[in-house]
Amino acid sequence: MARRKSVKKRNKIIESAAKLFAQNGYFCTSMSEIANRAEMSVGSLYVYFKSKDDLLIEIFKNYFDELMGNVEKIFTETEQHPLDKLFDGLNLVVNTLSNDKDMAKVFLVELRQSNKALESIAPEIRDKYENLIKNLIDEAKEKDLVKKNIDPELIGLSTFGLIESILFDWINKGYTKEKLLMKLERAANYFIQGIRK
Amino acid sequence: MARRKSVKKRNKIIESAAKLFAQNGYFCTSMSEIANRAEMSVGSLYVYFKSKDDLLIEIFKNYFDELMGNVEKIFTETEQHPLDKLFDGLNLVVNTLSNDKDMAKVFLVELRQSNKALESIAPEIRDKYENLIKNLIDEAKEKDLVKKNIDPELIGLSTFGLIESILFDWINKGYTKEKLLMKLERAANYFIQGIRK
Amino acid sequence: MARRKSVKKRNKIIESAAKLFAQNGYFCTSMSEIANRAEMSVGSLYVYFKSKDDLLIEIFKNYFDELMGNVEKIFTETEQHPLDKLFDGLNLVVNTLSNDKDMAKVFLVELRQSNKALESIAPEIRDKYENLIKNLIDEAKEKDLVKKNIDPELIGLSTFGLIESILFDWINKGYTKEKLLMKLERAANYFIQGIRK
Amino acid sequence: MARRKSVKKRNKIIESAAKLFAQNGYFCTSMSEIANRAEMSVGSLYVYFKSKDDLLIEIFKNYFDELMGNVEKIFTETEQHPLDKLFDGLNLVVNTLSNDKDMAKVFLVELRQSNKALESIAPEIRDKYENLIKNLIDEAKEKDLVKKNIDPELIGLSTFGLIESILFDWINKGYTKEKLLMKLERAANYFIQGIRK
DNA sequence: TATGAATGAGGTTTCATTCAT
DNA sequence: GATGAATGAAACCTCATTCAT
Repeated sequence: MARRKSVKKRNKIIESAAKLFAQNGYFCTSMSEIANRAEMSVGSLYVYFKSKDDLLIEIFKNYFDELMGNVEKIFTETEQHPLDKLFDGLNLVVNTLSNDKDMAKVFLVELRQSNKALESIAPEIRDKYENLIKNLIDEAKEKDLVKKNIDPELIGLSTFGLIESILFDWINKGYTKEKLLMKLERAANYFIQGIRK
Repeated sequence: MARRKSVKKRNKIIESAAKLFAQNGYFCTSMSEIANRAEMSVGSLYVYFKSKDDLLIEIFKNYFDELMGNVEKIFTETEQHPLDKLFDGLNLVVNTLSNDKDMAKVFLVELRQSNKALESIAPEIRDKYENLIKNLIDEAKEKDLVKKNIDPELIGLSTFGLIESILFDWINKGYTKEKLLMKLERAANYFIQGIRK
Repeated sequence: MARRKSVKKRNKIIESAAKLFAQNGYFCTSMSEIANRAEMSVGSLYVYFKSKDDLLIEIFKNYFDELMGNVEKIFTETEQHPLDKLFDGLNLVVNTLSNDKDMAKVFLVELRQSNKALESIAPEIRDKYENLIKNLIDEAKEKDLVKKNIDPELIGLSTFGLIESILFDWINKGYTKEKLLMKLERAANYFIQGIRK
Repeated sequence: MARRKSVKKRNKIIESAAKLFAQNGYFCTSMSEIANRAEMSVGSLYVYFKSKDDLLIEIFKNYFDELMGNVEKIFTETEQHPLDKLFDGLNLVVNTLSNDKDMAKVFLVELRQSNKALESIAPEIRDKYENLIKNLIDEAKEKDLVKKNIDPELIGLSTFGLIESILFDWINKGYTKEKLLMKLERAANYFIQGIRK
């Protein structure tokens, strides 16, 4: 029961911090502002997270692990053309982030601000994502479903870039979720057609 | 005539700041560190730039305007298939940035740190670049050289994402310029094939 | 309950700042000098006051409200000839300030230094004081105790000037409290005789 | 001829500085702002004045000496009842300052800001003025035109306070010159009636 | 005489983190 | 666990003054 309360508080901190990081940036958000918004004392933040950097990193891990788990499910547990899986995966990521603009902005922008985070987490995230895709493409190559000279690592890279670019545009221009998803669909189609056999 | 603001000194500041911003990030670089590296006093920085924010912004303007000018030349002054122009343009950008890793990192990462910069400059840069591409694609559509349902704006977005992604990977992993250019070539090819008629 | 903001500490800051403002002037006193004299860290000053300006303003409010409260008591709670009340009020003000030369100097000189303070507080102080006197004179007029053509607002102004001038002279020349009070008595008498019926 | 130009420049500096000191205060006005307004370089300021402090002091001397010279003329060169001379003197001072609100504000407020100025000049000004009045009152006493127990020094003080107070009020509230002079006339009358035999 | 770039000392303020309560 | 006052290091920036031109 005490545990429960504790998780709730931790989540409230994460939520508050994500909101503020997204709004004002990592360096322009102070611990006391976070405490304020989370309706607790500065001291309490340090009960749950050992530093501001740590707080940022934990925000990601929490969110990202769940997201990637779901993508993995699509990639491994469904029976489809691999390029359709790829399409569905892209959709899932963008769809999920489109429900939480704050988190999206943190992912795209703020993660790059903390040196520690940038160095320790960002590559990890990219690697994990790119690996998932690489495996998918390797599978497609084995089944002879894509052009021969395709470089799987590069596909990972490119799709990552695609997602980032489209989300960043959405964050800046602020159109509807529907338009965002439509843009993604089209862009993904061009790209996938470029590699499909 | 008294001493005039020297271009040399101004450039030394820009160079020093870019190096440090790239190395340690915008917020983790202090004006006094910049002054140190530029071998002048802190006060002198403020003779040439009116704030730290301004310094970051000026770094961009300087570099970016020249780069974009060259891309524009390719797009408007050469006679080629528009998609080949697009290819050459991508190559020019990556090629140029690959010669100055510091500047590349500043472009990709640090620009997003300063709120002022992010809000005032980043969109401007994106817009300018995306517009160049949009015009190119429009031209290609008129000449019936690309698939019919192509969305020019989206192509702009996607190529921007492509460049960012590949450069970011390079910055993180640190391979040779040659490998970087090779990766770009391949990725660009997939993409362009996806839209070419 | 954690440590609460201590009134003692706040007062120590006020005392130290008043001393230094009086000695060296508002602009020539640094926050770190104040912290030094108050035997605490610079950061602590900002726990109690949100800026240097604010510190100056708070010094006044504290001191002035009490002083004016006492003057008001004389004016409203005693039964005397209104001009005698006026005389007693002048005496109280000068008497009180004569016990704290630092505060007197801050009142007369430093208040005018901070733009914020000058614009927001100084007029408020003057208005409050001049109003008290205005009411007193109005009362005296009703009772037909002063000359007919007396302008109450002007009396307020003039007595304020009288007090300022005499205190300023004392601060500059540094004679004894007794002499100061004697001067005030005489000057006040000339003035009051000028308006008494 | 060269001399002429030089005086003109010096005056332009004084004028500019007075304006800015009055507008923003002594400490909040920078030498480069003064140079700006005077349409010359910072270096030039230092050709004519040896420091910022010195500039403030010189502003006064210039203005004040002329003003006091005129008051002295009234006091010594005209044949009137001494209290009428006093009245005329007060009028002259206020009248003159009312034509140059900037200078008035500098006199009343900014003079107190520079330590050097406050310590060296302010007392000198007060002394000079108070002495003029003292002599006048002494003369009046000899001729048995004022009450017996009048303290000449105190009259000096009081009239100085009167002027300051009324000018300060005018500066803050900003009414017309006519109203200002009317207020002075009345206030001076009360006061003079208090001491006239 | 006139200039204005250069300086460096010093100012105010912020803030992540600690720790006594 | 929870609090928030206390800290001190460091940040950005200003500015009177100097001096080479």
